[in-house]
Amino acid sequence: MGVMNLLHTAGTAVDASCCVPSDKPVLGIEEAQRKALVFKALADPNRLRLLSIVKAEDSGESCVCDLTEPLDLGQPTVSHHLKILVEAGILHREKRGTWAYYSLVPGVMDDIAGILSAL
Amino acid sequence: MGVMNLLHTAGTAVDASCCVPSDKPVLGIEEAQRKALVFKALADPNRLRLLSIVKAEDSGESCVCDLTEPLDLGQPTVSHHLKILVEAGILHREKRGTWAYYSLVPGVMDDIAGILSAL
DNA sequence: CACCTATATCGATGAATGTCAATCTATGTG
DNA sequence: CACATAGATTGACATTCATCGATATAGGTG
Repeated sequence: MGVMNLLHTAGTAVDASCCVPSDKPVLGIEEAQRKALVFKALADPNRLRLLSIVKAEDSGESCVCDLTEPLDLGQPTVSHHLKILVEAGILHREKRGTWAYYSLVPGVMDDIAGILSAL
Repeated sequence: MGVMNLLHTAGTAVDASCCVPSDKPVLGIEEAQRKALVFKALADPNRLRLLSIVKAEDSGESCVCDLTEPLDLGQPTVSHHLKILVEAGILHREKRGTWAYYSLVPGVMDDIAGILSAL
């Protein structure tokens, strides 16, 4: 049996002539879904703007009242976006008295960069 | 006028008692939309898996036929995802003969990490 | 030119998502 | 306790999106 026969008829790859598929492990479905959650949280312009405000704050934290006005969105909508960012592990929420303060989870930007590198 | 009065009545912030809003520039709407496009492209499990396959390939590139099977998706769907990744500037497409080869745009992972840092 | 194959595009459909108005909860204050 | 305020939750609605089947395009081969 020659090489051509091996290439064209061996195993299950009858017509695999374009390139040799790698047998390296592919990112698993569940892991892909977990990682996609982080990027889903970043995949909205208003959520990026929220992050930019929190990040620019000298104190490192912002309350909802400071986040609602500059975005020109309703308060429930901002609350919704903040919840998504918290659930993605990007923002931290701390309630003090009547107000809720949001801050970046320490090192989270590096963590996300690491997800990209480790794809 | 005491400190309390200053805090509660000074300027236009009649009821701004939770915290002092930063006057730093917020990420602009258009820029936020542009940056969100990149994360939108990453916000799908199957697209992350596509990237992991392309990234793991020794040659640095994969053809569509090698990408369709491991994801258990139809060929039009894979083509659709690849288009989104190309339009986001993450993948590069090169057609050679009948086949289309996709490869990571050089340095794109660092670029995305830079978007995060510069939010 | 006729045919085959790899890939892209189109149209439809069901699911997920962003937004708002209304309401609920919890904290602070008279 | 009655009331006011900050923020979260709910339900509805319109839009976007992932997927598929069918079809179109383009390159290769006889």
